Amino acid sequence: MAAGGRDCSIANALGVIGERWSLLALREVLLGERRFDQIARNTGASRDILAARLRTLVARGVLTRQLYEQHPPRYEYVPTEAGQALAPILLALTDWGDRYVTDGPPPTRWEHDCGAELEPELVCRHCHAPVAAGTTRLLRLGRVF
Amino acid sequence: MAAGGRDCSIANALGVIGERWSLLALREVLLGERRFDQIARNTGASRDILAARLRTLVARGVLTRQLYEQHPPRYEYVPTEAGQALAPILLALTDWGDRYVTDGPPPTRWEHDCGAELEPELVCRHCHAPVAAGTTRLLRLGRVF
DNA sequence: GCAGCATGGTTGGAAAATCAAACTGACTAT
DNA sequence: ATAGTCAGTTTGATTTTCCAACCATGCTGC
Repeated sequence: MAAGGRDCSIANALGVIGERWSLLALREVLLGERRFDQIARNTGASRDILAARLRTLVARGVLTRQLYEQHPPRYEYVPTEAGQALAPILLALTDWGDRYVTDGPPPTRWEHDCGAELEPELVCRHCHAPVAAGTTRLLRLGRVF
Repeated sequence: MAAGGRDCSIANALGVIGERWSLLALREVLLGERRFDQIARNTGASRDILAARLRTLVARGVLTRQLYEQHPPRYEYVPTEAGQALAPILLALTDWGDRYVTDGPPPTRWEHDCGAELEPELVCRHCHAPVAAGTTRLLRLGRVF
C-alpha cells in the first residue's frame, strides 16, 4: 500500500483502518450501531463508500458480518477481537481531539468502570510509567518518540 | 468535514490527521526526519500531496515550520505539543498493526525508558486499570467501548 | 562567471476515489 | 394496494490523488 515507504506497522495498520470513514464506521459499531443504515446516518459517509469500507474491514478481520434476519437476509456488523482492540486507540484519539481540535467542551464524555470520568493514558505495561514523546527508543535507530 | 455525522472528537481529530499520508508524515517527523525530501522518501507519498499535508498539519497546529538555514531559506518540520501528544497514539497503532496486520515479526521494536521492550497499554489515569472495550460508558448513552 | 548539484517545492494531465441521488429487491405494516 | 424499511448497487458528475517533469533559490567547484 505504501510501497515506497518504510516497512512499518503504522503503515500496515493504516492500510486496514486508514481510509476515510473506516474509523468512523468502527466507532459506530463499537458504540453499538451495527446496521448499515444507522452507520451511514451517524457517520455521514455515502452508502457506496460505506459498503466498500465495511467490506474491507470484514475482509481484514476487524469486523464480522452476522445474519440477524433470514428473510430477507440482513446482516449486522460486529467487532472482532481485532476491532475491539482498536477501542483504546479510538478513546485516545477522542482525548486528543478534545484537547487539540474540538472547540469548546468535549462532545462526548466517558466514565470508566472505576466511576471516574475517563482520562486515558498510555503506559508501559512493565513499569507502568507513562509513554510519551521522548521516553522511548527505537531499537537500532536511536531515541525517538 | 463529516458534516452529516455525529458531533464527535474522533471525527474532528480525523479532520486534522485522518487524510492519507498525514500520520506517516508525522511518524517521520517524530522519528527525527524533519526535511521535506526525507519525509517524501520514507513515506512514499508524492511530493505535491506531501506538501499539501504538511501545510495542513502546520495550519492545524500539529507541526511548525522552522528555519534551519538562511541562505537559501530552508525549513524543517518540528512537532508541536499537539504533535508530540500523538506519539502514544502512533505507538498504540504500531502495536495494533504488529498484532493484527503485519505478517511475521514486528518490523520495529521499541524500548521504554525503564529498559523493557515497550508494550503499550491504555489505562485510566485515576484507577490505573486497563481501558478496554466494555470497561467504559458513554455518559448519557449506555455502555459502550 | 558558469555548469552542476541540492533542497523544497509547484505544475499539468491522467487515473482513481468520492459524492449525492436514484434504483433494486425482498420483505413488513396498514 | 400503498407506503415504508433495510442493505446495499448503479449512475454520472465532481474531487483527489498520482506521477513525472519542471522551476526557483542558492551553493560548490572550476
